[in-house]
Amino acid sequence: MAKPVGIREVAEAAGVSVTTVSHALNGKGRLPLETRTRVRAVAADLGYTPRIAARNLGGGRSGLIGLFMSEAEGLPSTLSGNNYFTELLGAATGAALEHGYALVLATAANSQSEPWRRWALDGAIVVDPVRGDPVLTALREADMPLVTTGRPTDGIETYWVDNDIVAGTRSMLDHLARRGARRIALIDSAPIRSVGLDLREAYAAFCADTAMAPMIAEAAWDLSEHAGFDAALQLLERADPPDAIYTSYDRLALGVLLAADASGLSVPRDLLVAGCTDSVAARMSSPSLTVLTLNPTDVGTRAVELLVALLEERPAPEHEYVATGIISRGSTRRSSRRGRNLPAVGLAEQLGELAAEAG
Amino acid sequence: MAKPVGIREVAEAAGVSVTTVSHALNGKGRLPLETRTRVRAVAADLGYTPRIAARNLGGGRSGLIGLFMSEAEGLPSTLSGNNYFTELLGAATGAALEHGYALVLATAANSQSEPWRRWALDGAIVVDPVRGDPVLTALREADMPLVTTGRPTDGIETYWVDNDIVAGTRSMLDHLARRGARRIALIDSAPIRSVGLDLREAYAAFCADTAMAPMIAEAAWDLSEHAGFDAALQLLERADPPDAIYTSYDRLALGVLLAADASGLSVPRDLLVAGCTDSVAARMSSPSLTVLTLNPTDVGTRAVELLVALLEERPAPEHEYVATGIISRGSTRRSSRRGRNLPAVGLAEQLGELAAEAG
DNA sequence: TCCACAAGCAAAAACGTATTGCCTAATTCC
DNA sequence: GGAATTAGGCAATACGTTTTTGCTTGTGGA
Repeated sequence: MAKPVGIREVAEAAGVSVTTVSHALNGKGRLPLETRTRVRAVAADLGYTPRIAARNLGGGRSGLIGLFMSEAEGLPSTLSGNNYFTELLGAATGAALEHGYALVLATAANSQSEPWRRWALDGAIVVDPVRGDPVLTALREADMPLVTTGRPTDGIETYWVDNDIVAGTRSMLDHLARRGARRIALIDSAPIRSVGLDLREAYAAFCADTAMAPMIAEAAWDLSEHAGFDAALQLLERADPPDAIYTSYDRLALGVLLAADASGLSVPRDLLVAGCTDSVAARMSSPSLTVLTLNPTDVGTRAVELLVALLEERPAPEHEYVATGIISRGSTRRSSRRGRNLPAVGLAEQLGELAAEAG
Repeated sequence: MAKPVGIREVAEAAGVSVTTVSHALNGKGRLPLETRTRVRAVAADLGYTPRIAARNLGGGRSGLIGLFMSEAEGLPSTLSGNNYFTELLGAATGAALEHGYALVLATAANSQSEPWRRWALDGAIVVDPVRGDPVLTALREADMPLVTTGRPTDGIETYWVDNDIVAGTRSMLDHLARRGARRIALIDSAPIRSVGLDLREAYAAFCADTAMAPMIAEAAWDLSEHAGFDAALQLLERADPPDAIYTSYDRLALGVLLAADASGLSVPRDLLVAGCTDSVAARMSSPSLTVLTLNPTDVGTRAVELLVALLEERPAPEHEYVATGIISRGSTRRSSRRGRNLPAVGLAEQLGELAAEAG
């Protein structure tokens, strides 16, 4: 067990003082370039890594970014079965490490213990904050540098990275209309995040523009297939049922597919279905599901980079939008001649998409 | 901006020295119970939270646990579309916070920077280490308390939490045999993790026991539906095609479903299909997919608790097994009378399962 | 020639906690 | 009743880095 190499060892090896080493490595002080490079070389040679804990003690940076999953009371874990969040998390982790930071995971459930206190986080990312999220206000009060994905809905001003949900929703509704839909219904849960509010806003605007009567069914908060199923049945049993359903989450849309099946309706012949957020399940359902992807990878990366820029006091945009995109699949395909849903069609498409991904 | 309350403030408020406060809060030293409780009350009253960085400086614990996703060269992120890992991660996060630790995410990609150095991690969890994983050996050399999920395959001795893959696989193969399968093929990628080795071992044993000729197709490492599709076609084009296929990952099995479709085979009438690890996609495919669930939630929780026990020097089992379970769904359902795959059957089942989950 | 100033570096303080050793008073043991 | 022990608590110190202060040497201008 060799003694871990600290700044002292570097100083000794380079024949200078610890001060000089610190200055050389951090670009502070007034040192001739020669000394700077020499010290750096020695440090690298010895495999020196500053201990963040020590640096942090003196008021410096901890190199830790908290990633908070905002959760509402009684909701299941954001993470569970949530492809959007998973992708976002993976991208954020990579981006953080790339900039010399590490991601610390935290949930609202344990926010009472105030992790930012214990671990002296440099900054925090709150993913899709729900209305009245105590974590968000607590972080704000603690003056924690803060970036949210999705906008806070409480009038709290933060830096954020968001999708242009209004535009994206509009494009999806247009997509459905182009495919022949005349009565498009919306399924979502009670809006407690900015994404939900934007969705309703866009839907209302679309209805106004096209003189279409709004049809909204509210899904249970757990956002499961079950919730989508129930909400869809509610819509399909109306006297004037919709001919297309758009949902705010892909798992809801998968439930809609089941409900259509149960109601003896064929998708896409009798009913067009589309969801928001992409996932393996959306690709593999039958028929495969047309979705509005929110590009969670980009959202996660941009959020981290925005926060890091903030921390390092580089100029950064207060707000940033990430593009959405429509992935058109079987559930909104124009009906085939034979009027039935050909599995083979879905198959070819699925494999085509997979190949495109691989390539 | 009030001055953050430190141990000094608590000491002053309680009318004792900082030493006494430290001892009272950490259960060290010799103090009468009365003093202990009083100091604790004062600390709680002031909202005191020890700063981990400072504690860590004196050789104490950082309260940070590294969670490393072991990845092989050229493989896509473990996280992407991987329900197993996602569930594990969520559970691990919660368990860690419950014990006063926080999870730090790290990937193999950036392991060169040796995060455990920078952030002084107390311990690490490596998820399903691949053979020759440099992270694992580096952590081992740094004497980092270590728990892996799945066993290391390099002869490295660590604490681990694992599924009994051998027994689980056997039960699944039995399940398929009971459903009438006589020629069960296996699809997996080249075994670079303990789970793969166990799977092959169990398969080989099953073949020996039942005098069944082994049929193994190797899938591409990306473990996508595409990989499963290719491997399945390879099997189905044989002169003696299998009547059941078991895959080492659910997304591979989803690819098998597509391949069966493309080959004009009906699942489960002509071919039984089962996968390993559960997911939303497995539940929502058509037919829904029978899987061997590895209960990732338990694996994650147990791994954290084992590591925490290690760190706190409580007695802990070196190795621990988490139960697997067969979730029987449409893809291994005994063919219905009418000999075709009724969507309604899959539907009822899916919703039943969802209801059971909700209840 | 002397002073002001810059450059280069060393010494020391500060950060907040845990730990070690020591001191006093109280108790127990002969 | 004296000595030994124990309980209770405090002061001092260590941890590794950054930052502040200050010292020395050299250099230019007055």
